[in-house]
Amino acid sequence: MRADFDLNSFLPYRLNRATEFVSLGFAALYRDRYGMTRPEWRTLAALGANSRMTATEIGIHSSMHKTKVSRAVRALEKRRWLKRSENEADRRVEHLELTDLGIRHYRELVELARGYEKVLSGLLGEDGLSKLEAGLAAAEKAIAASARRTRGRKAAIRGDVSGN
Amino acid sequence: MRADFDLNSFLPYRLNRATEFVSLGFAALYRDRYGMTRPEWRTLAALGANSRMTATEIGIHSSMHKTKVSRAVRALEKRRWLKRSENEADRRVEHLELTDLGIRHYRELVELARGYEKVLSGLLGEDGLSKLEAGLAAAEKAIAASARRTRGRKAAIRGDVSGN
DNA sequence: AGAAATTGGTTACATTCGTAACTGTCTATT
DNA sequence: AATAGACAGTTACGAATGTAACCAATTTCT
Repeated sequence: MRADFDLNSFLPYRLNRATEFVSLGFAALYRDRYGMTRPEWRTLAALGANSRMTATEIGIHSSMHKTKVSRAVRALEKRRWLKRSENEADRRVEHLELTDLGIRHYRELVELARGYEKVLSGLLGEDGLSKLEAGLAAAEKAIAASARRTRGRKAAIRGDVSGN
Repeated sequence: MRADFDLNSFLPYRLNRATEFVSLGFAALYRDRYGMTRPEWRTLAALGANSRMTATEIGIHSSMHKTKVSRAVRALEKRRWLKRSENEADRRVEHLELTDLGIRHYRELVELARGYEKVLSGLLGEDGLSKLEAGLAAAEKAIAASARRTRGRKAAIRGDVSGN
């Protein structure tokens, strides 16, 4: 029972390293380009794809904590990239929708993301990329299973994946 | 040129999800158990494995920003898990070393980490785990290559992998 | 119908983090 | 030897987060 332990071979740490490597580059891109934070651009992405959602739905879709969503929505609203509209049936909820301006920026951002994916596949190589995706697919299966298990017990989806 | 885009298939996001899933569980473990933050436990791990390092070395070894290291060192010092000693030859640097108490806690933490690895491999399955590791190995190769490239240009290792 | 519990969303507060500025020490250049 | 630059480490400060408390609207229970 050796007490020796190499952090660099510890799975959570290795994953963290890879994630940050992959994420930071892209984060820098849209931060420099649009002064946008990650919650903001995730919100934009969610609304761009689904066109009309409530804040809670965005949180579930993008695995963000509700305060993050709230703040991101407010920021995007200030830029006039999205507008709120109220629901007559249930006046607690707000429907959120991109404005034309927001849609334009969404499209730009999608292009940016696609470009970045090309950069990544260049860095990783076609082979490395497919290996990584296979590994991720396996992990995602486990995550889904674990989520199912949790949901049964606690009706939870409380989560934030903390991608800030 | 479709404007459609699914965040959930975007590599940085997928990696982020997997990382948080894998990391949060362990983070909760040692936070609840020892009230320790991630930089603290990483510092502990680095010193446990190498027994005598400077703060800068810890930063390089564990990819943490120097302010993080500084704070973690101070916290561990307050717990009397490590002690500083000065270097006569160069009085800017401080040698850091675990105390006996620190070593004991290091060993516990290592056991905790090993146990968690078992949990993970149970969740992922032997097959999923090896796939993920293969993918990570590929990513790490790319990271190393990219770091080499950068180092040439800018003498950099400025990094923080931001695993907080 | 009315009290209690739930839900959508926002806000206050404490914590954590990174950037940049700063101190003290060493090295290189002159 | 003296000055400028580089480097180890700390600290002040602003930005970003998460927890928890909160408000208002709605549903559930009795």
